[in-house]
Order: sequence, then C-alpha cells, then structure tokens
Amino acid sequence: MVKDENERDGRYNPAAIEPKWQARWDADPALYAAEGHDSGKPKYYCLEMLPYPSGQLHMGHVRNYSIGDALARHMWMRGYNVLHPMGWDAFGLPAENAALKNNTPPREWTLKNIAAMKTQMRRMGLSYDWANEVTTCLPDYYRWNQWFFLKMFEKGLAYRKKSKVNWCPDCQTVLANEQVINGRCWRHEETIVELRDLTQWFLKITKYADELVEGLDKLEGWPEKVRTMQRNWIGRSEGALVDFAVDGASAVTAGPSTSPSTHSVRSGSVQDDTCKAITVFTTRVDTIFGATSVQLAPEHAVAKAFAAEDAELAAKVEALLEEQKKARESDALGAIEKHGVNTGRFAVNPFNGVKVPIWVGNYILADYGTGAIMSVPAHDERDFEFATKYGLEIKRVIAPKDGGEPELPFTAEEDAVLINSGEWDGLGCVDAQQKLSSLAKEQGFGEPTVTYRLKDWGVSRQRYWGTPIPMVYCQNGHAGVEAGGVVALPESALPVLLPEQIEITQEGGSPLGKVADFLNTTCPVCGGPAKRETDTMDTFVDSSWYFYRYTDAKDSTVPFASEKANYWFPIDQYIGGVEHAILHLIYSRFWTKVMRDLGLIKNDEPAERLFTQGMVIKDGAKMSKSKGNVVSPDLMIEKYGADATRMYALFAAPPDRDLEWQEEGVAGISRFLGRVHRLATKYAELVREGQSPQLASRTQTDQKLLRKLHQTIAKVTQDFGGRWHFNTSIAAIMTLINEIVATEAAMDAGEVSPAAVAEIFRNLVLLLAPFAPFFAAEMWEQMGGEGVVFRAAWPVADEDLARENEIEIPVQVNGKLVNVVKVAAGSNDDAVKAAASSDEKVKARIEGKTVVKVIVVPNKLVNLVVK
RNA sequence: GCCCGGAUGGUGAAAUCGGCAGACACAGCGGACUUAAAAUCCGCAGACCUUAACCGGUCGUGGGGGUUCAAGUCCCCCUCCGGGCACCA
Repeated sequence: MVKDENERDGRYNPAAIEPKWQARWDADPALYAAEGHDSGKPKYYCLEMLPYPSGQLHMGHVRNYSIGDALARHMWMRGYNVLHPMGWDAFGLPAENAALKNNTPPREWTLKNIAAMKTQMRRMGLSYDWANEVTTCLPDYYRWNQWFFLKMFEKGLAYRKKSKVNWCPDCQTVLANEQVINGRCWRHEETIVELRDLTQWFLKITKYADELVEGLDKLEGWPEKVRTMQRNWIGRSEGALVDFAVDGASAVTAGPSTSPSTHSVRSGSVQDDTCKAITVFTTRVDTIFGATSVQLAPEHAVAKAFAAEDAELAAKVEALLEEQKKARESDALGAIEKHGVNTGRFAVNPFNGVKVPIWVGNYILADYGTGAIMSVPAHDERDFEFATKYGLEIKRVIAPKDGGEPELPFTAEEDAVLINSGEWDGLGCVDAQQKLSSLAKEQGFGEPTVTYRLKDWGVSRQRYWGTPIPMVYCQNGHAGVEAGGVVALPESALPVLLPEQIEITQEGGSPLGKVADFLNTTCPVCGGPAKRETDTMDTFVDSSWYFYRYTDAKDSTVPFASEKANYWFPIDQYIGGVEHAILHLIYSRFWTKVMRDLGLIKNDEPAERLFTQGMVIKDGAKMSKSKGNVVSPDLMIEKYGADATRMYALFAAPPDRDLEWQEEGVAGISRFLGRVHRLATKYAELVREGQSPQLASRTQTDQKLLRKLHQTIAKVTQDFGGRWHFNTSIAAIMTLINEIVATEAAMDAGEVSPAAVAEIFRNLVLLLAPFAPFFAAEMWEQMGGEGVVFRAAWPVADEDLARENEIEIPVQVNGKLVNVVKVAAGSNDDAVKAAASSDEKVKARIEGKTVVKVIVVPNKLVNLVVK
C-alpha cells in the first residue's frame, strides 16, 4: 500500500484520519443510540431543526449541526442520556418542480437527496441516532398527520370554510398567513400573493391564542426576539364590543352576508337582523363620548345592505373595496390613502344617545375585530386625520390629569381623565375602560372582549407532494350528511396513500384530482360513491410534531408512545435559524397544546430552551446562488477536513451572530490542529507512561502548565454551561497550546514529569472532543486512552491548581494606567497599596502631589487619586 | 411610526459583575530553514506625535452630553446598519 506523503512524515492528515473513524462509527449504531428511561442517567434532548432534503447541505446547516453536535457530545461526556436525532422535512414543492424539470418522480428525487445528505452528515461526523430517523414523506410518518387531522376534526379543531385566502400564482396553491412575507410568497420573493375566495381546511389555532401568548412569558430559555415576534404575530388586544343601534333600522332589509366575521361575535346580540345594530370593536371605550362617526369596512354586511338600496352608494363602496384590495395585494395597505363615503345613515351611541353618521372607509379591514369602528378624532391619530379630511366633528373627551388642553389628537391613557363624558367626568382612562365595558355588559349593549391578529391556520394545499387529507365527500349523502357533504374517514382507513404514478402539472387545482383511482372511492358510512379530498396538507403540519416521533420512530400502532415522549420532553435544547420564529415555532407550540389536550403528553411547550443561530454570510451577503457567493461544505471538508470546517464554524463568531465565511480562517484552524497533532504524537509515549501512578512532587514547569490547563478547563466548561461562546472556548484551547509550545524545550529537557504531560494531553483531547471529534478519537487512541473518548468523563477544573500564585495589578493615577506591579495572590489591601506606591514610575507620577484617596479593587487594580 | 438586535484595529472578533481595550485568529510585514518555493518555526504589528534608536507622550470602542476615583460596559439625546411588526381600531 502506498502511503501518501503527509502520512509518511506523520503530519496531521484529516483525509486519512476522518474516513477511518467514520467507517468505525458507521459500523457501530449503538455509539450514539439513546438509552431507555431506566438508564439511571439524567436525560438530555438535544435537537437541531430538520432540513428540507434539497440534496446538498449548505453552510447554514453546517453551522447549525456543529453547534448541536458539540453540545450533544459535551452532554454525553457529562454523563447524560442524550437523545440526538435527525430527520427529513421531505414533503414540499421543490420535489414537484424537480419532477417537472427532470421527469423524476418526487418520491425518487426526494429519497435520493436524503441519501446524499445523509452521506454528507456522516462525513461531517455528526453524532445522530439514526435508529430514530424520521422521513415525513413516508406513509409510516404521514399517516399520523392524518390521524391527528381526524382527532382535530372530531374535536372541532379542524374545519372547512370559505374565505379569502392567499394564493401564490407561482406555487399554484394557497398559502397560510404565516407564509406571506410582505405580501409576497415565502418561496417566491418576487411573487405578489393574490387573494382568492376558496373553501379550505383550517386548524383552529386561535382557540389557543391566549395560551400561546401567556406561555411566552414562561419561555425564559427562548430568545426575547422570538418571543416578541410571536407576541406581535398573535397580536392580542383587549378592548370592548359596543353595539350602535342603526337609526331607523326597520327601513332597511338585511342583505345576504358573506363574511362571517362581520357579524357580531357576541352571543345573544344582533345576529338575527344584520341591520339593526353595528357592533364596533374598540380598545379605547373610555373615549366613546368623543365618537363622532361609525366607520364600516366596505365588505361589512351593513354597508352591503345599505348599498343594495342605493346604486350610487353601491358604486362608491365598490370603489373603496377595489382600492383596499389593490393596496393589500401590493402590500401597501399601511400606506393606503384614506377614502370614505358617507352612507347618509346614522347610528346611536348607546352611552349618550347621540346620533353619529355611518361611513364606509377603505382603511377598515373586514377581517379584524368586527369590521366596524367608532371614530374618535380627538384621541386617535388615524381618526383625526380622517375627520380633518372630511370635515367631521372633533370632540375632546380626554384631558391630562393635571389639566391643560394639549394639541389634538391627544392619545395618552396613563395620567389622563375623562371630560365631557357626563357622569364619568374625572375618571381615569384605564379605570373608565373597565367600568364602561362592564356597564355595557350589564345594559346588554356590549361587553369586554379580546381580539387577536392571529387567524386560524389554513392547511389546504392544491399540490401533490404532501399528506393527503383523510376526508371524503359523500356524493349521494346519507342521514345527517347532505349530498356532497364531508365525511371523515375512520382510523382504520389510514393511511390514505399518495398515489405514486401521477402526472404533475402546474395548471391550477390539485394534481390528485386527475387521478381517478384516488379520487373515486366509497363513503365509509353509507357505502355510496364518494370523492376524496384532493388537497394535501401544508408541509408545516409535518414539522409541527416530528420531534415527538423521534422518541418512538418505528412504532406502527401510535404516533409515539406517551411514556417515551413524557420521558424525553420537553426538548432541553432546540437549535435552528430565526427564520422559523413565526412559522414552525408557533405551529409546533400549538400542536403540542393540542396533543396535551388529547392526553398524549404532559408538557405544555415543546422546548425548554431555544437557540437561534446567526446566518452564514460571504462578502457581506447571505449566501445564495444568484449572488454567486455560495461556499460548498463538501469542498471545505475535502480541502481541510470535517474537523477544521466544523471548528471554524464555531470559532469565527459567537453562534448567535452572523458569521462571515473566510476560507483562510479554516486553513488557520487546520494549522492549529496540525500543531496539536504534532505535539500529541510527539509526547504520546510519555502520556502512556504517565498514566500510571502519579508522581508526588511537581516541578515548577508542571505547575505552570497545569495551572493553564485547569484555567482552560474552567473556561470551556463555563462556555458550555451558559453563553455558548464557543469562539472563546476554542481561543482558550489555542492559548493552552501556545503555552505548551512555549514550554516545549523544557519538556524535552525533562523538566516536566510524565504525570503532568499525561494529564495535560489527556484533558486537552477531552476538551477538543466536542469540537473536533475525528481528531479527538484519533489522538485518544494514539495516547492509549481507555474506551470511547466521547464517553470519557468531562474534565473538572481543579481550583487550587488553576489559581495564580502571583498576580499583576495595574496601578492607575487618577484613572490613568501608569504601571503594573506584581504581588502575591491574596495579598491584603495594605500590601497591594504599599507595592503600588513604592513603584518608581508611580512615585514619579505623584511627585509633589497629595494622595487624596487610594482605591484598591482586590485582585484587580489600584487607583491613586491625587491632587 | 412602533418593537428587538448591532456598530470595537486592515479583517473575524475578545473584554461574562463598572476596573490593564484589542485575548485568540485571519490577512500583512520582517527573520530562520531551503538552491528555490511550499510547509513549518521565531518575531513585529490600534492611530498619531517625538526620537538616530531606545525612551517617552497624546488620542482611541458610530457621534454628543452625563454619572463615577474609573465607562466599550450604566443613564440621556442623536446617526447609521440588520431584523420583525405596521391605518390591527
């Protein structure tokens, strides 16, 4: 066998080391296998977000997995029973696009990509427990999506309704609100999302809106940023509903209503007759005496009813609606020029009986609150602007507690009181909000309420490559189900398999509708002809609960055994990109609560701690094909090895910050590993020798090196425990190596005992193990370490050995550094003071001046204040 | 407009609790080794002033103010960059 040049001269050669260990690890599936709940060890669930199998890992993945892998390995070494799984978020549109392009079936394309990426992950040396691998596009997984769907349908959490939905013309499918970013598709930055009226399946995430908001306060292990984003997204606002009676209501006949949200959401109220009253939602009911108009959304049922009787008004309302629609589609809703039209009708303020005009405004949204507001120009900026434009009355009803007439609009509610509000004058605004809404409830014309920005999750997708929705439409109907009505399949009919032979097209409508064998079925209740639902589920359904499946991935009788999930959950540490702050991370919290209420699990939240890593950028921009700044992980690994690539990803920046990829930096890490390799190899024999009984006495050099070692252990251990600033951990290890290099001559001269050499190198390798696993395994073996390095106990810093016996104290005069003096560690203040003031440089500096004060910060600094 | 981050040498960054600003690297420069180069090893390295050189000095963490014996760090105001939300009643 011909050895390559590097190997021959004993140099660090990752190309030889890494495949050797990879082969050994691949042959030993037990190496990273999670143990059972009876392991006797504390559990630790370490999870990285599962990738979409595009076929190629990118640097973002490398960074994500390097962080997670270091943590998992560290926790193993700390004696935990670690679950560290991986899987594939394998449904989704790219597979269909690839099918169109290359004429490859989506399943084949996806599985091929998974195989390729798995190879890359193994090449990286990632410590995954492949026995629990999850692939979401396979029936043994997606059947449980269907199972959950049926459970939710049973509980009324899955329902069908016609509504305005987001439609991406490029994807040819509906999108959830969360998948629309700045009015554009999350997959197509250039594509403006259209609004369409479609009947779709929804999951009732709004039922958990309150709990989803409240839970955020308890998620202390989550980044504040993510919590804030979710809070904003859910958009909880407390306020009141108030009914304004429509003046002369009997004259108007109610028109057909199309949008359920324009009804009053209160029970026992006005649903019976649309046009008797208008229910407004307000967060400032305290200002209601200042209401000078009621404003309706163009789609509001009352607006429609008025329009039905008045062709001129109808045209104007239609124009307003058009403007709103346009603005919404071009994402200019926030900048829409406010227009309104007076309907000529009046509504009665129930608090004071005052009649106010009813307007229709293009800025009023039908799908927020009740689609109707009371306009209080004096105390709301938007209302003020509108009233000024159209010459509506402006009535001041709030004033500062301390008096005065501030410029309008005056919107404060703290330290402000009611005026011109009848018997309520003088009451604080915040109190008034409570009292007025309670009164409204007593009197039956309103109530306190809470409104959310969050909408139910639309999960229907008109695409092929996703989980079939397990519903059929009974063609003839039967008792309780009209012809064409929805019938849920029984559990025994699961899984509803995706047909394999299929022609994928981009022409609207689900491709499944064209597969007769799939489409035509029988009704599970009456046995008559039935058509299957041809939409598939949003892929975010798949990722909402995949991490539970990891605890019991092979079970074919349940989604997972509760006992197993209850042992492993909550996830101790979840690691991924911040781009999922709203989408995946809110859906999976919702799913967890549903599963809890189904009695499957006990935890309220999926993950105890969440870490969002920064992006990997190159030349100042996010890596992307179009910018041509993509760095291939494969190429880096080929050139420098997996260890150096991974270590660089951790060294170049703290993990939560963006990381600028510089190849020279990877080369630097490689050089560093080369130095360690040279030393460890050189002293391997001494290490093996030194592992026998320790010498009683230590040389001075021993002490110096051991001090540095234990300081390093303390530093690295601390970083794992708290901040995860692995860049500083690795820097500390480099400093230790520099110290060893500087002591090399002394070591060669026999001034360092074998016991000390053994302790230093043994621990050095342990410290490197989470960051450079191939390298650590190789060195461990070379030095005669026992067993697997990743199961060796994590080193413990010895405080006594780490302590300095002499420390350098900077001496300042009036806060300016003058010199540094050496004192024995633990010297008392007086001794330090004496040392400082007897220093020549310090003396020169204070010559002829009076020392007013001496500040001694123990072990830190001395500052002489002079005049 | 509102809410989160962030700004430190040529570059990535460090300074974790108010106590030596720039650890550790990258790039650069000088040297050793070499016929030469690569690799490796040793050394220099914030800016400016002063000096033949040493020595010495001043300034310096986006800008301005403040608190303090002492501020990258705390407080107030402002600028710029990144992200999120946005007529949400």
